[in-house]
Amino acid sequence: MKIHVPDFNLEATLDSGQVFGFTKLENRTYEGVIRNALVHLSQRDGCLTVDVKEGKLSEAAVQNFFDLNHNLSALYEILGTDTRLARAYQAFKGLRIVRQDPWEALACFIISSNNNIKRIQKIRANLSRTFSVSALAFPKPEAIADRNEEALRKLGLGYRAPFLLEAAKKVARGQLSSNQIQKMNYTESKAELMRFLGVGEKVADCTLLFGFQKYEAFPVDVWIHRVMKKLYFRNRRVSERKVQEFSRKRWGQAAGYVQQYLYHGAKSGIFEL
DNA sequence: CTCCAGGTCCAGA
DNA sequence: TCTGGACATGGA
Repeated sequence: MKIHVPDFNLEATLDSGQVFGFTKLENRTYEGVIRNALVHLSQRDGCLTVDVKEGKLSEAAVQNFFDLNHNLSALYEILGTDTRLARAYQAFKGLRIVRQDPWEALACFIISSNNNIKRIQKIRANLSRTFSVSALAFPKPEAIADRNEEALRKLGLGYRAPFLLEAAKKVARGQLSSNQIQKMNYTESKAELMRFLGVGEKVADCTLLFGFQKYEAFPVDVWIHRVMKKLYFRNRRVSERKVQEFSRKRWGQAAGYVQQYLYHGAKSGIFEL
C-alpha cells in the first residue's frame, strides 16, 4: 500500500516517545502493529509505503492511526511565529500524534513512570510476547488481568506490577469505558484516569493525549519541564504545575501538539539544554 | 558505588 | 497546596 502524504514525518512521529511498539529495522523501515495488522513502514518524501505482513488494514485505518487528516496549519502558525519554537518546526514539520489504542496508551504510560524509553519498550515487548495472541500486538486487558503480580514482575515491571494489574482488571471489568472517557471533557476525564493507582497528572495527560485525542492535554515530564523552564521562565525555578497552567493557557487546543514538538526537540538536543 | 530514567505516592510542614 | 524521600530495575 502506498499513500500520498504531503505533510507527514514518519521518523519524527515514531521516534518521539509517544509509541513504544515500533522498532527500526534496516534502511529506515519500521516494524510494528497498526489496528492488529503487522506492518513494515517506510517513507520517501511525500510517499508512505505500508507493507502489510499479517492481517488486514485499510488505507483509511492508516490515515486514522497517523492522524493524517488533521489540518496542522493552526499548529504551524504557533510554531512558526514563536522564535523559541521555530527550530522544532524546521526540524520536525510533519510530526503527528498517533491515535493509539486507549488501553495500550494507559498501560504503557503506567509503565513509563520513573523509567527510561529503552526499558519501556523492552517491558512492552515482554508483555506482548508473553500475553498476546500475536507477537507484537499489545495484549488485551483480560490477558493481563488473569495473571498475578509475580508474573508481571518477572517481565521487569518492578513496583509498577500491581499498578498495571489493577488497571487491567478495572479495564477488563469495563470500569474504564473508552466511550465514557471520550464523552467527558478534559478535566473530568483526567480526574477519572487519576483514580487509577500509579496514574498521576503526567500519565493521565499522556493517556488523554495519545489515547483519547484530548489535544489540550500538556504532559509535563522532566524534559518538558527543563525546556519550558529555559525557553519561557528564564531558567528560574518553576513548578510542573505552573508550567502546565502556563502552557495550556498559552496554546489551548494546540498544547498537546506543541508539547510533542518540544519533547522531541529537547531530547534531540536542538534546544541546547 | 552512585546516578538517572516521559513519576507517583505518602507523610509532614 | 507544596516539598522531600522511597520506590524496582538495569544501563552508564
